[in-house]
Amino acid sequence: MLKHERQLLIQKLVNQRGAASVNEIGEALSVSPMTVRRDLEVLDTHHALLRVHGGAQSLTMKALPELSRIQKRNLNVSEKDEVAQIAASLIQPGDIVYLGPGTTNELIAAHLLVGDVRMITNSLPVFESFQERADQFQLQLIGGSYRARSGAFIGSLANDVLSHLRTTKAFISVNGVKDNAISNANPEEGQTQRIALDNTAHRYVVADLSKLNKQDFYSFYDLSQVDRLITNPAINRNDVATYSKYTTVMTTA
Amino acid sequence: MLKHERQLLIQKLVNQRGAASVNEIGEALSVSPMTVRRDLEVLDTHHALLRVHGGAQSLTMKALPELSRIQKRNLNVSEKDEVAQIAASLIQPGDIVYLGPGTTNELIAAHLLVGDVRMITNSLPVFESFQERADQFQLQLIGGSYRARSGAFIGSLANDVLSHLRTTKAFISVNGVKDNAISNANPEEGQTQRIALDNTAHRYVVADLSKLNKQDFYSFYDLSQVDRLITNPAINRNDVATYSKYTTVMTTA
DNA sequence: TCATAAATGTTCAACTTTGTTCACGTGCAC
DNA sequence: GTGCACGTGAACAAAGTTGAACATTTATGA
Repeated sequence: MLKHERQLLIQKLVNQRGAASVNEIGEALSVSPMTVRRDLEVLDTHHALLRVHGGAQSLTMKALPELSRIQKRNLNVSEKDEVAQIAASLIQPGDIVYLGPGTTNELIAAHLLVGDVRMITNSLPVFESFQERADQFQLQLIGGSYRARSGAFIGSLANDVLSHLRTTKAFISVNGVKDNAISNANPEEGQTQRIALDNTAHRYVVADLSKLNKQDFYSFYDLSQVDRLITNPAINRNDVATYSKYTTVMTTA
Repeated sequence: MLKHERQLLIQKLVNQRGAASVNEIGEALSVSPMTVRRDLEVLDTHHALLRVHGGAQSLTMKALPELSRIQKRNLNVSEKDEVAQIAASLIQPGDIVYLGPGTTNELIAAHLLVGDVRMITNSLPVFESFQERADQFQLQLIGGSYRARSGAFIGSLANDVLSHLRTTKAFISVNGVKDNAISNANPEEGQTQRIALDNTAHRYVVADLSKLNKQDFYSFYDLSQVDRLITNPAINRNDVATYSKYTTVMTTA
């Protein structure tokens, strides 16, 4: 058997079984463990598999996402994380969901338990947060010009595409909620957000408590048009009460 | 038996079996191993098969396992780099450039010296290769459904957007160039490539030498419609000469 | 923490494959 | 016939591949 041929067989074997030990491979192909080790080293440098102590592991099988999610949940549950968890609980099978840019939306992927959901976003970090679970969701990124500060794609290209898409739910993360208006720092990004809100059935504004009663540079939507304002429990509930006249306020409390 | 006749038989044998050793071939054709070696050397320089220690291996795509993007990136790095350098030299200030997915296109950023260029791509790796130089270029990513294997955004969303954009130059990286057709592995990705080619003023096909005379699953464009085929210098120029009747072939030689 | 076993990398010798060189034979032109 | 070009196979030195021995590192459990 040719060396290269043998290496292909090893790669195939490891991919089939997810992982294999050096001795297993050696027996299967009737070569010494030393030869297997040398082959594994070559295959590893070619990124055909992952060399681990005792054998090798397939790179195509992503075996660990569940663990990392549980780990994440047990780790410091921040305020943003609480808000993301509420948002995730609103998503149901069959939904077509738009997620805007923002760190809170990046956390939704970790909390989303249901499948059969179509996710649409114009945020590269949000997109990446879903990527390792690409097999469980239909995932679409809205392209356009890139704004590095927020990781969002904006501009006419993004707006054009968004204006042709109808979603069932849109989650918009904002910098400020004040006087019946929601706002953020960048006009172009705000325009894109507005288009997303205009083309969805259910509008959810996501904002941790620190954003309430703040106003940022560009106001882009009317709070009364929003279905729900999702925020976390107030130590002082006055802020939340202020906004409940415009919309339903959801908190973890 | 004529020498040429025998070499064709060897090529056929290797393609049928995926791989064959020098001794196997020698026995099958009743010639000495030395003769087989000399034949294999000729066939290898003509890219009819791949010479490996102990024998030879078929180059037909079905015989090889599907390679991941990372594996591909490590393949023929210097050759791809040469090709990328030629491509970069064709880009001028004022151009609106489309770069398709492909490891060769990922290398263009590093070689691009001029500014005032608008870059449009549907490939996340290509996009990332330009990101650190975002201040020097206008950079736009075409979104859509994501194909993890190639890092490309495809599907109707991507096609819609692309069909509305007019570029001055498009660089398309392909898996195969054969019989006046260019091809790659994925039909959806091929469709997106075709749209990009349909909407540009200057069409450049980028392919290192290993792609010539290969055919992959999905043919998506006519080579005669292409302005230039960019490849690297052949040790044996026969392959390149074959394609120069359809298009201008550029090499580093 | 330490002891123990398992796995690893290094080195070397045996073996295989390779390329170089040369000799031989065939076919063809003169 | 002679000379020449060419393809072929054999001999041999060089290079590559393999498996075993052994020292080192890593994992695991007491």
